[in-house]
Amino acid sequence: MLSNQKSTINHQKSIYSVLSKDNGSCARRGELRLAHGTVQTPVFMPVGTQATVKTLSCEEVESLGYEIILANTYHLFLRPGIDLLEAAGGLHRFMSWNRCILTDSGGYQVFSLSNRRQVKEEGVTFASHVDGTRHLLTPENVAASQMRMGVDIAMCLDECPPYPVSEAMARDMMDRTLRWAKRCQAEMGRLRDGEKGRRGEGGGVVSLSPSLPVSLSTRLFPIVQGGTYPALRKESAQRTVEMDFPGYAVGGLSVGEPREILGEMVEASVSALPFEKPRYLMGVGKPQDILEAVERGVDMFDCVLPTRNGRNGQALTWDGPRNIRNNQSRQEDGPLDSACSCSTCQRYSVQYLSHLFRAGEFLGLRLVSLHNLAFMVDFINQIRKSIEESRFVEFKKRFLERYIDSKEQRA
RNA sequence: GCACAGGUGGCAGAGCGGUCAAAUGCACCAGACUGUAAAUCUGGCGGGCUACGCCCUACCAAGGUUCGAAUCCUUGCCUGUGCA
Repeated sequence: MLSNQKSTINHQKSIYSVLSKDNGSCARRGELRLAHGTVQTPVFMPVGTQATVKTLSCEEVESLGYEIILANTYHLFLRPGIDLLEAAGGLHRFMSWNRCILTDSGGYQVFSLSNRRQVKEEGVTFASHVDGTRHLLTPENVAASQMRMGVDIAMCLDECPPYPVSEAMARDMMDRTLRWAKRCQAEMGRLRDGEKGRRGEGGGVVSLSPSLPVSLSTRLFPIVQGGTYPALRKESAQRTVEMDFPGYAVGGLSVGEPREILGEMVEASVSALPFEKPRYLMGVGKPQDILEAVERGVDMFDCVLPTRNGRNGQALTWDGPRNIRNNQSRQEDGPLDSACSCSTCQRYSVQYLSHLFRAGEFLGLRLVSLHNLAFMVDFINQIRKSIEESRFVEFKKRFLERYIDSKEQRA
C-alpha cells in the first residue's frame, strides 16, 4: 500500500543496538547495521574526503580492519561531480570500497572555506576552491547528492560556526541548521517515496539488504549545533530529536576552542539525545578527546589527524605523538612503537622513516599514515574491550597517564 | 703567460657608499595540525647580553679613500671563461 508512504521514513527498523554498557560512565559498546555491513562501535572512521583515504589503497584500509570511511559531498560535488558518480554505479563502486561510507554534507566547508562562501536561507554559495566557479549547495541538493552517490549515512547540510562565536550568532546558526535538517529530511523522504513508487515496491519497512537500490538504504543524520553554549546545545539536541532521525551527530566542535570546552559541550548535547540511537561526534579527533567523548556516550568519530599528521611526520604512539622529522629520530634503530603490530612497525625503523621524510620520498607518508590508522584501530579496540569488561574509566586513566605524561616528560 | 668575468652566511644566490648581521631559495633546528583548499603551515637559523633593546666579530686577505665600505681604489691569493 502506498497510502502512508511518508510514515515509512520515520519507522524504519532501528540501525543501532547497544550491546553492552560501562558501569562507571556513559560509555557504550554497540553495533550499527548499514547497507554495506555492520559497524562495531565505538568506531573511528578514517577521512577520505575526495574518495580516497589519502595515500592509501582501499585494500590497505580494509586490511587495517576499517568497516566505514568518510567522504565529502562538497568535494565530490565539484569533482568528479555527482552525475558521474551516479553513472559509475555510486561512490562505492567508483572507488572500489565495498564497506560502509558516510559522507559529510559540506557543512564543514561553511567553516573551513568561510572566505569563499556566502550563506543564505536557501543554501550556501561556494566559489569553488578548484576553479573559482560558483556553486549553490542547498539542503535539498545535498541530500539528493548523497542518495545518488548511494552512501550508507548522509549528513544534513549544517552551518558550522567558528570559534569564538557570539551567543546570538550561535543561535541563528543553530536555528538555520534545524530548518535545513527538516528540509534535508523532507527531500530525502520525497526522493525515497518517488523511487519506491517508480519501482512499484510500495510502502512498508525498507529492508537493509545490500542488494536493494542504494538510494533507498541511505540513512540521514542531522547535526546538533549551538556553539559553546550549553543551553543552546541542549535546545539544539532536543529540537533535532523531535524530528526523529536514525542517528544524531554533534558538530561545531574541534574548531579551535579550548580543549576543556569539548567535554562540556558533548555532555550538553548528548544528554538530550535518545539512548537507543547512535551518536556521532564530528571531527574528533585526538585520542584524549575521543576518550572524553566515549565516556559521555558518543559512538562514532572521524578525524583527519591520523592521516594528515601522518603525512606531516607525526606518529601516534602509546607514549604520545612523536615527530619523525626531528633530530632525535635520525638515528633511532627501532620501530615507531614497540607495542605496535602494524606492517610499518614490523618492518621499518624510525631512522629509515626519518630518512624517507627528509628525502621527500612518498613511501614515508604512506608508512606513517598506515601506522597511525593501525594505532587508531588498536586504540578503539581497547576502548571497546574495556567497555565490554566495564572498566572504561580505568582504561582511560591508564591510557592518559602514559600518552600525556610521557609526552610531557619528553618535552 | 695575456685578456675578460668573478670571489657574500652550510650551499646556491641578491645586494653594489649609509636605512645590511646582509633579500630569496635550499639545507638545518623546533613546533603546530581535530566533519582535509594541507606530502601543509608557523617560528628559528654569526656570537654575547642586565635581551620588544644593546654590544662584539663579519661579505677572500692586507692596505687605502671616506664622517661612513660587502659596496670605491691598490696589491696579493684563488676561481671560471677565452686566447696563446
